[in-house]
Amino acid sequence: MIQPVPSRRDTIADDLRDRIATGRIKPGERLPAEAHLASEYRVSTPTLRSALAVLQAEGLVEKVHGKGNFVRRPLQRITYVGGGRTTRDGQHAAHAALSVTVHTTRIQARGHLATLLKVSPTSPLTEFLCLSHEGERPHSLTRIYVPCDLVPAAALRESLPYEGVMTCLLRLRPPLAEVREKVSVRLPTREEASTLRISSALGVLAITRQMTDTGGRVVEAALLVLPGDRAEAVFTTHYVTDERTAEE
Amino acid sequence: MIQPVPSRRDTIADDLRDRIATGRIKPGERLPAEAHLASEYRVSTPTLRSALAVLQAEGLVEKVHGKGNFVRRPLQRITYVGGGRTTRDGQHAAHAALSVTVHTTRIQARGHLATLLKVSPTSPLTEFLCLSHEGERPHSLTRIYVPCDLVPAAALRESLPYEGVMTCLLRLRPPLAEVREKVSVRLPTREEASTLRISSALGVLAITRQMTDTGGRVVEAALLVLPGDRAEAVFTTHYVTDERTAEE
DNA sequence: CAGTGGTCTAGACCACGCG
DNA sequence: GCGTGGTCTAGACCACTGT
Repeated sequence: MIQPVPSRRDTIADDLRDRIATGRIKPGERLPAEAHLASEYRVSTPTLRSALAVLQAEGLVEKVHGKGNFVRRPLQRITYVGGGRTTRDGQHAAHAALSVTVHTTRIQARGHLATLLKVSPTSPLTEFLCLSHEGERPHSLTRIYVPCDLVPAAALRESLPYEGVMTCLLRLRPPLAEVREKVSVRLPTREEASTLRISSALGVLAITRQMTDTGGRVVEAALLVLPGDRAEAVFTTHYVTDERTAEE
Repeated sequence: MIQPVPSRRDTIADDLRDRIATGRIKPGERLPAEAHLASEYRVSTPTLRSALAVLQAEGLVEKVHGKGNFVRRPLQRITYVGGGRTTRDGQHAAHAALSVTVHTTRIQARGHLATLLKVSPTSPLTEFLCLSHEGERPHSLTRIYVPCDLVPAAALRESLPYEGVMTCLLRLRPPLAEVREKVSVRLPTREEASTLRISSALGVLAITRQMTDTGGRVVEAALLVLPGDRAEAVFTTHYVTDERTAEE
């Protein structure tokens, strides 16, 4: 492992991290203004801001435009549970109150979406755009795509609450044979960054989920976007037999 | 979804992305120098660099210090296959030649590691630090931790090639009952960034893997770091019965 | 050596939140 | 209006790569 020279950014980030860890700045508290910190560390504001970006990416600090930088209270992590066992709230372990708003649209499959759902382009789909909030804070963004014939008419009424829509979907869905989830890191799009109120410079956890029924048909595809500074995805695989008997 | 004003960074990133997509700049080719692009777009170099960071995070462009920015050839993605079915090369689908170097160390469990392996602190562990290269390019970093009594003496000889070590480990390992993988995004540490030759401003995919045998003992814990601009993790869950019968 | 990207400066100006 | 963070400028200087 190579040991590079610590940059000013890293030095400042380390020092601030220590101030938080030792309780000199407490959870929920506001940090001194960026201009103040910059003069304290005798660096320019861009440099100080890049140090804050490190702590932000670690989930230690949260920036709020116009208000300041705040030490995040712990245990506000978002956990996505993989395996598609439950579809409640796109698999978030909802400890606090989560409110979800859904926008339902009929669209045509095209490009990547057609591939994912294994349908021909222009084939009709229903898109559920789910935005969940934890109190005031945006939490996650989920786009669920389902072939139209698997969507009951009742679910299309926009007035239905989120739970109702999902229950409808689950009832109509054939038994699943396989759930396939791809996890990657990318920067948020402009829309995602401002919708989720996250920095457009910080990565998001992007999860693509594909659910296939026993007939080999893709009954649902979902694109999830979780803020990278507080999200993690957990996947558990159980073995009933020796793992070396499995195919590869 | 909120529609913000596109920043200069986004405008430039969009334009460059288009130049790559339409083949005006071809895979493998070098982009014009940053100073040149900056004057072309009439922005300052930091602004131009932040636009390049977007493309870099998308995996379209690769920066090489002292040489330039290059359009990445496609299909150089790193795929981590979850579920722990195979331990060959830490689950990378190795299309090109992958060379892996291993450093074996005996350490004591402490802190997070003791929790992960469910052993008491100071309990002896063997660390396998695996750095894999794809040709000249660093590829991924894996730290595997195994309780010492599960490691055959032969595996500790540093002269053993990577394959030999892993085969030894697999032979001694009891049948697995569960593999649990946590995926998250974080910034690389200074060491990781320079070892993997990635920007310290771009997120990495961090995977924590915990393997438990049928007796409930954790037989292996692994920390994987994959460059966020190239990597994705795939998890596949198969159902033999209806998914709604499964426990939560 | 020349050319490239990497880090940093010391500001300017704009957008947001709150009184 | 004032204080906050967000974006951007027009450079300087250092580090890496190749000749």
